[in-house]
Amino acid sequence: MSQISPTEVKQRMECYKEVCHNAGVKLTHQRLEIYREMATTGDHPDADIVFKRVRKRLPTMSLDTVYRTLWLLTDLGLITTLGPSRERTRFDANLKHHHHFKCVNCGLTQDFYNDEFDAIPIPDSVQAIGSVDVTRVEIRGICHKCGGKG
Amino acid sequence: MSQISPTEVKQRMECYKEVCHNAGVKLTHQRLEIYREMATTGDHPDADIVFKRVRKRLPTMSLDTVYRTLWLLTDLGLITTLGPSRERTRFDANLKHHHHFKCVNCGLTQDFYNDEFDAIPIPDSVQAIGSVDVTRVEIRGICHKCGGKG
DNA sequence: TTAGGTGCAAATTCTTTGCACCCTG
DNA sequence: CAGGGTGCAAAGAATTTGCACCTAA
Repeated sequence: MSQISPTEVKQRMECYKEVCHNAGVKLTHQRLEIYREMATTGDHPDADIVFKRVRKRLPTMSLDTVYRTLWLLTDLGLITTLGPSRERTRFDANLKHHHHFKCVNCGLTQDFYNDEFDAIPIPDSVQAIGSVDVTRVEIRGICHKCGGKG
Repeated sequence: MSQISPTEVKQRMECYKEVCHNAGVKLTHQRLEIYREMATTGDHPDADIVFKRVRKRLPTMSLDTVYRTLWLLTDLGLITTLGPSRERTRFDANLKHHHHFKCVNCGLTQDFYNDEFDAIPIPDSVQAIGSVDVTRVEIRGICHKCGGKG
């Protein structure tokens, strides 16, 4: 579990408090500890893992508060989700090396091909983590259908 | 919903039959229709959507068969999942522009930074789909911890 | 003070499983 | 014909929600 530097954590906590204040959201003990947990560790836990970790410090914490808070933080833009958020598993029959454009508004995920992307050189920092299998680029944006309206 | 060309579909169906045969997996009517649905449309449906579509042609189809078949096809390498497969939603408190290395074996997802990735030029084919917000690179591979063993 | 937040438990939603019958190879 | 595959229904997980009490602002 990669730890975030104390300086960075402090910065994140400040940012968190400011965003909550601006949004008119109360700074409860529970929320503080949940966000602190997220800000302190660099891994990408699911709700249950956050719950178990925070509970050590706050034994009265309940799982549903963790869920509610995690989605609140997401809505506030303080954290993001890995992969599809609030969606079920989706399947893809395209076995060719391809990349995805994902509309953050409607969820449309469209394949596209690009030789340059396929040929992106792998940086040394990644070699340090493990051996590379596939490189996939995900572009997030707004599709024309959604962009036209709002 | 982007349609796949008939030639490509035919190719995929052939590939499907061959893989099933080699794996000693039976070619049932249900599996054929589920795979055909996946091979024909270029969108990335979830299990329930596949179920509803296939049911129009095969009214006796049941949702649990769709699930079983989708995972079977995934295990056979005929389809893949978008984002985390068989995992819950994970959260990320890192708001800096970063990329992910994901170990396909243990699920470890580690952040890394790379200026070159951040600066990748967006191809025209993507401009045609929509406006770009963020570009994120996901590298899939085996982390050193898993690589050493098996 | 008071509106929003929490904990509990129950409800939902999504996915998996046990079992008897069916069909492919 | 045999063993895997399917449909049904029921179980299991994961996540959300209703409600009464609590607490930050």
